Amino acid sequence: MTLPDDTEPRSAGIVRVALDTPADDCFDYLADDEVVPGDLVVVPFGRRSVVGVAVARAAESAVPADRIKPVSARLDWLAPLAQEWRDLATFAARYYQRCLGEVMLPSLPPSLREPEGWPRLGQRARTEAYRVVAAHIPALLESIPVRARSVRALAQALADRADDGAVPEPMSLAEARELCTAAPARLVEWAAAGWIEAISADRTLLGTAPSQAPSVAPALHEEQLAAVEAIGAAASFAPFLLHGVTGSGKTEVYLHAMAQVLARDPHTQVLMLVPEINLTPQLQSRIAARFPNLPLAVLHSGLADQERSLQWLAAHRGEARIVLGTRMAIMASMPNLALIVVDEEHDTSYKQQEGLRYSARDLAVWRAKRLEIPVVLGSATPSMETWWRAEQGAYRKLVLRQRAQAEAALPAVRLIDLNHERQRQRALFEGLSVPLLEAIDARLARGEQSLLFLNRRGYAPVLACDSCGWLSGCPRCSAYLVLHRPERRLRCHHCGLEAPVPHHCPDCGNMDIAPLGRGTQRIEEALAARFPQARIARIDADSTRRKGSAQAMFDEVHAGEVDILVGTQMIAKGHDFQRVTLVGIVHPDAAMFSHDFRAAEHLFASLMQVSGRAGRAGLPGEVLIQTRYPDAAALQALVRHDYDGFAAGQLRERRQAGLPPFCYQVLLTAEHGQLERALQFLLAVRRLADGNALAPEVQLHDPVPMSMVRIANRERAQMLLEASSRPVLQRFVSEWVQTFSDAGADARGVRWQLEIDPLRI
DNA sequence: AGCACGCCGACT
DNA sequence: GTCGGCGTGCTC
Repeated sequence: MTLPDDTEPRSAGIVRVALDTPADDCFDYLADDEVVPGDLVVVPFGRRSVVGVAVARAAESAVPADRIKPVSARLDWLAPLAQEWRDLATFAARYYQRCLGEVMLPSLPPSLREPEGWPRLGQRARTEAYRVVAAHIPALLESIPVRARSVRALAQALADRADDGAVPEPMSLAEARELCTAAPARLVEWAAAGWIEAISADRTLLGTAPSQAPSVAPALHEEQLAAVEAIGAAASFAPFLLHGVTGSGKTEVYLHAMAQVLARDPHTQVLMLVPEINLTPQLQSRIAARFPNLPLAVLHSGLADQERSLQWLAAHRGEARIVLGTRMAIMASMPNLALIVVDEEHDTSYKQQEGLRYSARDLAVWRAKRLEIPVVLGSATPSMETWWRAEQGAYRKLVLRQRAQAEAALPAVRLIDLNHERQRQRALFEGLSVPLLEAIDARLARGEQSLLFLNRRGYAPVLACDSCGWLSGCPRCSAYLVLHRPERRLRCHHCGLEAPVPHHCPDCGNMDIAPLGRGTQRIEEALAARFPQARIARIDADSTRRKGSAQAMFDEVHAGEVDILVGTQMIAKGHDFQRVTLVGIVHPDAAMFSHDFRAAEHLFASLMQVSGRAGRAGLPGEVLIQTRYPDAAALQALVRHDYDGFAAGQLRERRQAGLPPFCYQVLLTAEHGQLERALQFLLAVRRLADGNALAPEVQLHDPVPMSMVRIANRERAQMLLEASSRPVLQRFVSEWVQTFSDAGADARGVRWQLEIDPLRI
């Protein structure tokens, strides 16, 4: 860190700095020529001292000279963030209607975005470097004629440095690499002097032949080969949709495509995005096993601050050749990025639902275009947006029709018509039908596993009074308090309110209050009663609250210590359960009543995904779906394993109704203690649009209360904007937001938020 | 967004 | 007489 001394800066000039504030894109400061675009700087801001990103140099400023303050410090041990990275952030800021710094700073690791974090991180980074280098020196020197004594001395010297934290002149790994190759004997000297600065050792160089055999890549089938070849042949921007059912070997295609790109030269980096944190450990070990010589960095919000910072640094310095992460990783700084993979591209967790509401998948495509590199979007059930682009030829479609293991056939999907069950006077047992119970019985008899999917946690979604009709409503939300029986609590899943379970009706005193409906806890209890000999596990957000417990539970299932697994969405993703031959879908019908036009798409995707858990390893799989709506398009398509037909139907409906992907949407939401005030605000800002030249091309719908109107005593309303052209909508919105954020509608006490390309309406 | 300043109620 | 409520305004 350089601190300006009392003398004049060498060559004072203006530097524009992006700060994490909605006030403005950039703030001007004085700085000498050392500060270049992409540098991280500490600047005085009001009474505070904050970290910012230098984005441009300028000769003069529109701000009066006496108000311009000098930059306090520059992070001198970090290479500036590349133009490409700044372009990505700039695009995201424009597109999502935010200030530049609001995009840039939150995407940096925590210890870099606060001035206090800098010294500690710098220290940690170096310490880490010495440890890693020390650990790798013996292997490195195996191939170089150096006396054993020196090797030991070198490792010792480095280990000592790691502890005393001395900070020598830095040397990049590339420089060190060159010097080592040129004069191996001098390596000892340099390394011992602490000149090799590496956060994670570049094992391609430092580690020679790894002692363990690299895991062997399985042979690819024809379709996989064709896909890998197509991706490998792409020399510029090339968006691919890799469409393949679960088990068709999409991951193998990713790994082979990555291998090709990584083999191109010793610097190329690849970025792989996955939807959820609990997918990363499995995939991480698979990647690490496949590329034992290539440093891998992992980025997700579950990492501790320092760890995350070190991983980020490894990516930023080009040392990590592979970066695996969740949506946040799309903003990772990667100087040699050459391929982006977005696994399960349809997954809604790529869309950030708070703060900057970006879509990591959409940014991935933009970034690939900017860098002129290929991007692979993979899914068994692509989003309608992606599918439509592939249909139009904007994305190249790569299809995997067959399952990777030839003997693993697609599971047989059957609907259990609950109307029919009722006609036959076969009662449900706690929401479980006779055919489903019999199917579980058969699995137990054969020593196979069953998996029951119910996307509703808790014991029952509401508690009801038999005599007066009282329901356990949340006092702060327009939602019911959910009964959590093992915990003996009522909980609101929206605001977090907790209450004890009442023994009698709070309205009429009646003792007969009963849980209505069923969640995973109740299904678990019912299964325990019906199958007393079975080992039952439940995996949902409640049962896995403690850190690491989810992994432990999944391990139990993998180890065959569980006969029946009940769970929510959590069990649908990523896990290859080898002995699961039955998937039961307890209650998909809630989605049938949704007003969201994407409900069918999401239902199909999630049922397809959970169905894919059945019969992965040679054993034939079966999927049973209980429903009162057996004619629903999503269910019928599922029975036929017919994504293409389902998608065609959806697109037809969307086109007729003028919905995405045939139009573009922006949602403005407003909240206030009183609904009326929120609605008034929306009406007022709608009137402000009248003067806008682009307004005729944009449809501004009526403000309406949101379907979940009240959360934590805040009432919410929304207004939908639609246009057939994305640039038109974009331009309109940015002008319009200007008019109502500074001219100001009556916004007192109203909190508003813009969502571009909203997922749920 | 922070973090100030600023002007009105219940406390030692 | 002060601590503190959050309304309004600024940050290069």
